[in-house]
Amino acid sequence: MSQPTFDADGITLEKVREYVWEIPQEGDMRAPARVLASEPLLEEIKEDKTLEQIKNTTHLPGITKYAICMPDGHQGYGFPVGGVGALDAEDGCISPGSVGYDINCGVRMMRTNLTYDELRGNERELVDSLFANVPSGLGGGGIVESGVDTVDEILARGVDWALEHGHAIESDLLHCEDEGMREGADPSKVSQKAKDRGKNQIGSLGSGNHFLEVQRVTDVFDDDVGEAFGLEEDQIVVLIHCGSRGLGHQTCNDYLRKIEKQHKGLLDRLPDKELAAAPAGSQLAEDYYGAMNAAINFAWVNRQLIMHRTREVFERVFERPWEEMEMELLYDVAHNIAKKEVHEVDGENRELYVHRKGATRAFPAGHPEVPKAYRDVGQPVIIPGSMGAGSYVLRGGEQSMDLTFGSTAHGAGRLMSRTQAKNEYWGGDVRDELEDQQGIYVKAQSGATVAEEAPGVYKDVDEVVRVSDALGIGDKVARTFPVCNIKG
DNA sequence: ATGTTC
Repeated sequence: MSQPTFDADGITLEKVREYVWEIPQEGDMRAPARVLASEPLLEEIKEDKTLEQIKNTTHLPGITKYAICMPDGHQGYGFPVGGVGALDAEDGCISPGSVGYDINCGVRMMRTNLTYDELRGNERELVDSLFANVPSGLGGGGIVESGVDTVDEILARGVDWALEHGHAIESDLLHCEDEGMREGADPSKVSQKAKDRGKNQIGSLGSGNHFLEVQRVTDVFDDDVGEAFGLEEDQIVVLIHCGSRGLGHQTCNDYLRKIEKQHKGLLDRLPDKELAAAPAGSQLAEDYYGAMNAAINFAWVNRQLIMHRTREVFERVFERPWEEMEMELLYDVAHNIAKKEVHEVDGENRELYVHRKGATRAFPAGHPEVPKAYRDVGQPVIIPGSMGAGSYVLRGGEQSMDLTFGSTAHGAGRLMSRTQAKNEYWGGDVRDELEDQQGIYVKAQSGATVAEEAPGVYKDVDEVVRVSDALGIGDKVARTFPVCNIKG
């Protein structure tokens, strides 16, 4: 008896087991592709170029085991958003196109000890004060504006720079991947132009889907892990979603241009030029890795400065020291990176460039890279939903190392393009509806951005998380619901 | 995502 299949306009997926679908290797594919999704999600995923794109990624040299599309997968630049590709770090490649333009776009969650009842009535003042004090939108400056010397230090030292300059406390570093400082960052590989773009954007949200949201915890599904994460029902938390701004964008652009010149042979063999890659071991691969790691540090500092500024805003609104409100970083996760990691493949340990594009590292309990505070339960995974839907906190699941190179989904995933969204929605109406019907206060620089980010343009985050939990790659810990949101 | 069109 043959396995059930799913036909998606020319691409046939074979069901491996519940929520695991495979596009078999054929032609020039170097490995199969896997899609981790329920059938309702697959019906949405097949509507754009996601499946074609995940198939294309299997042409990258050194692709190991299989390319993976997460349940929130959607069409991206070359590599699908919600994609994981592990490429051999010795004889494979690193792909700037696959990491994408927003290097270390990611989210962090900060706890407070405030309850929703204590916050009630202050929503308007809070959202206005956050909006006034956290730079957002295109242009608009940063919390720190300085010369490229400062940018160089940030690129090299990450959050350690923020600690020295009074924008962080020690425990912030301990609750960030790599303690907020990526090894192998090489500021000299980041162009002057990228640094110039970044120097006035240190501590700024940016635009698009980036936001700062005050939320309340509505559910804790796992009491033990919830306790380890310091989460309980009705508690107020803050979620910050942003990336490396113009600096990361320029860095991606710079290296795509270099690949066109220096590795055209490899580029021409790829089915999609947007997957542009540099061969492992080449000078350009090393240079990109140094530059990308530096941009990762920049994004961490960006989120750190915004978080620290948020503490100061809460101090003014609630008239007490932020320490008293126990405003501590839960964790910071990167959604767009490549990282050298050692994974067991067919009983052998191999060094791989794990590309996670719109995907989150989800290391399980016991993994040495999980911070000590969470080592017994697994790393926190933060999954933002849309403005109207709220978000999830998961923990890295036991199956993640076997199934997904220690990864899970990163969000709800878009259902329609930004252009389409602006045709369907009007920003002012979306904002009014969120406030009147759900009591969610939204303040944005641009109405167009609100339309582009209307709750209806996103997949059902509940379904995405249900699949992650069922597969055991990221387990449900808590759910949050928006109180107020600022964006670009 | 993005000095929103190299």
